[in-house]
This record gives sequence, structure tokens and C-alpha cells, in this order.
Amino acid sequence: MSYAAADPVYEDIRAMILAGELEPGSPLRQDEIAKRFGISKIPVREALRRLEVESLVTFERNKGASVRQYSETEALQLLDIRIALECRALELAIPNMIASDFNDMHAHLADYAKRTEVAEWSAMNTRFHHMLYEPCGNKPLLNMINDLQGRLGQFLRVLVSTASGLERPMREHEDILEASKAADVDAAVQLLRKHIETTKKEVAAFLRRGG
Amino acid sequence: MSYAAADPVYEDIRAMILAGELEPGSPLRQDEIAKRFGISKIPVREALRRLEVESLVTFERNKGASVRQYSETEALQLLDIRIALECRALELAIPNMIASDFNDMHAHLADYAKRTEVAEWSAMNTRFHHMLYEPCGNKPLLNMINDLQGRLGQFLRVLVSTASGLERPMREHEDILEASKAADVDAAVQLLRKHIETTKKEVAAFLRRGG
DNA sequence: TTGTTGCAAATCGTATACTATTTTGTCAAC
DNA sequence: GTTGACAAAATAGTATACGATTTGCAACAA
Repeated sequence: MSYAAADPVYEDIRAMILAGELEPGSPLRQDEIAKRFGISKIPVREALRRLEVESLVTFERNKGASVRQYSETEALQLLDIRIALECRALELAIPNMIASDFNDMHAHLADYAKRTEVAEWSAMNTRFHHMLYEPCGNKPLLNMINDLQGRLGQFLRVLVSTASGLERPMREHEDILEASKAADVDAAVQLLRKHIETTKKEVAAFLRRGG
Repeated sequence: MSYAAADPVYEDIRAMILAGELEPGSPLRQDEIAKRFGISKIPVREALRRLEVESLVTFERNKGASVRQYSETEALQLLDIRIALECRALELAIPNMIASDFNDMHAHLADYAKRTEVAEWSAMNTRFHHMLYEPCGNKPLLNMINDLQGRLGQFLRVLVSTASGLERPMREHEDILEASKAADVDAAVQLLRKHIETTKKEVAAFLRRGG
């Protein structure tokens, strides 16, 4: 015994929340999770506390943990943070991009364009953005972007399947990639900023209509 | 019993780390902390795990927790994130600033300039930055900036007492405040960016000399 | 019906207790 | 004096146990 009992719980629950398999608001019963993993409640609680700090879970005293439900304003605020972090990451990444990076991104976009399954779009979209930022080499920054993506997941998943379609984001992705290829940092950053701001507007509209 | 035993531990240890009272690398003994607070190890571990997610503490299996030591590259990377977050916060804050905000900031800078105790500078500096960003109204963003400030604390505390003095940052603070007052968002953001980039250069130089 | 009261069950939070691992100290061999 | 082996102590990690709080439900009164 004694092999980091909390880690698998943390990973699993986290993945389930990010994948949208657990509804926001649904309770996370400690005994049940403990039994499922064949361990006691102690490491389960540790895992849940960690998720709490990541804002994926909330605790209420004597009621335990539940999947965190974001308010509408919070979603929009998180998108403002996304603008800051992702624009900075792109700015730092462009000088480090090499030919194979561009090839990979082109290939990914080509693949992306062919997908007809709405369910796939969200993941493909996230992946493209990460490919853009990875060359920045700033691990903590990439982690923060990842975390944010996770927190926004519940909104973006719904959005991508209803509002935006594929054409507009696709065109914008290609523009950003071209500007990056031309090493035009300012242009690329401005395009990315507009891209995320459009997403923000779509989320706002979606919520206004009572998402 | 049963009243959030972990919370006071979390707050206290966190405050001690941020204040620099605990050396990076020093171990955090669970039994000792538990005894000090008159509780058992379980809530202590929860508190430490929370601090781990905030990157203030690291766990090594069967060796427990210790105050996290940042590498030099990580410090510089965190400063790149600071540029992103704080510039964005200022950008969002300026349109929301009112007369009393400007008065408060002016008063704070005047007070700041009179302080001769080096130990006070760091806190005064942090406070001024927060006053700049607060009007943005974006809670999650302000929290992230706070967290970053904490993580960078161990570097900036040393820095402020050795390298930078008071004049240069003071002049820059005033410039940023003037641009904000004039509602010149672009200028203010550029000044702030330069301001933090200078800090970054100073940290880099400090580390090169084997800080 | 509707609202209240009072259990009983479910669930949480944490102290205690036990095992596993690491660290420390001792002593003999070289 | 240094090194290695091994026992003892310290420390971490987790299961079990138990009191405290909340929740669900039934019985009853209005």
C-alpha cells in the first residue's frame, strides 16, 4: 500500500469535469468515490481540495464538494483573462517558431476543416490554440492557459455546438497562422485578440438568450 | 469540534511564506504544525495540498511538504505572465477609475516616497499596483495577480532591498498614474509594460550575479 | 391539503491508530 | 578516521472509527 492514493482520484475527477461528464452543481460524494477507487476518504478529500483551488469544485461546510457552477459574469471575466494570457503567449511564441511548427499547424487545420462531428470541434480548436502557444517555452504560462481552458469548458462546449459554426473561426485561425508565419507579431496578436473577443461576444449573446 | 480546522492553517502558513518568514526549501512538518494548532494531521495535510496547487509548497513522496524554491528561469517566466495580466487589468481598470481613485493613489505615492525603511517598500509597491488594477472589477483576474505576486515575493523582496532603489520606480509609478488620469489607455499600458520589463531585467541581472 | 415536528439515514469532518518509508545514530570492521 | 550495516527514531501516508451536521421522510396537527 501507500502509493499516492490521491493522485488517480484527482486526475480522474478532473478529467471527468473537463470533459463535461459531470454536470455543474452535481455533488461529489466522498464515500462513493472512495469505494470506487478502493481507498479511504482521506486521500479523496485531498484530491477534492486540490480541485477546489483550481476552481473546478466548491466545498460547502458539512455538505461536501460539488462541481463548480460558474456565473455568467465570471465566464466573461475569464475570457478577459484568456485575452491577456493567450496574446502574451503568442507574442512570446512567434520568435521561436520553426518550419515544422507551421507545417504541423497547417496539417492540423486541414484535418480540423474536414471534421463533421460537432463534438470534435471543441477539442480540435483547443489543440490548435495550444500549438500556437507551445513554442513560447513558458511552462507556467502554458499551464495557466490550460487551466483557464478547463474552467471555461462548460461554456465553450455548448457554444461551439450552437452558435459559431466552423467557417468564421477557421478563417481567423488561418489568418493568425499566416501572420505568425510572416513573423508579424503585432498583427498576429491583434488577430488573436479579435478572435477571442468575438468568442466573448458570442458567449455574452448566448447567455443573454438564457443559455 | 468540527469547525474548518484546515482554514487557519492554510491562512497562517500562506502568510508566513508570503512574508518570507519561511525560507524556501525549509520543511513543513505535519505533526509539528498539527500540535501547534491543536488539531490532527488530516486538516494540516489538506491545507498543505491547497498550498501545493498554488505553487507555494511542494510535496515529495514520504518526505512531506516544503516551501517551494523557484528556479531562476521560472522567476523570469512568472514576470512574463505578470506583464500579461497586469497590463490587461490596467487596460480594463482605467475606464472605471473615478476621482477618488486618483486621489487615493496620489496620497499613497506621497506616503510611499517618504518611507525610509527598505522593508516597507515592497509592500507599498505591491499596494500601489493593486490600487491601479482594482477598478477593473475582474475578481478572478485580481486573484491571479495576487497569487503571482506571492509566488514572486521571494525574489522581489531581495531585489527591492539591493538593486533598484526608490527613484526610478517612483518616477514610473507617477507616469503611469498620469497617463491613467488622462484616460490614455495605450500610453499607460505601455508605461506599465516597460516598468515590469525593467523589473525583469533587474531580476535577470541579480540572478546572473549569483543571487 | 399544507405545514410542522421529530426521528433515522446519509454524509461530512477530524481524531486516533496503524503501516510504510525515510532519516538518524551506533557500533564494529577496516 | 572512515565506511558500512543495522537498529531505533522520526516522519509520512492512509484506514478505521466516531461525533456532528444535514437531509429525507413519516407521523401528526391545523
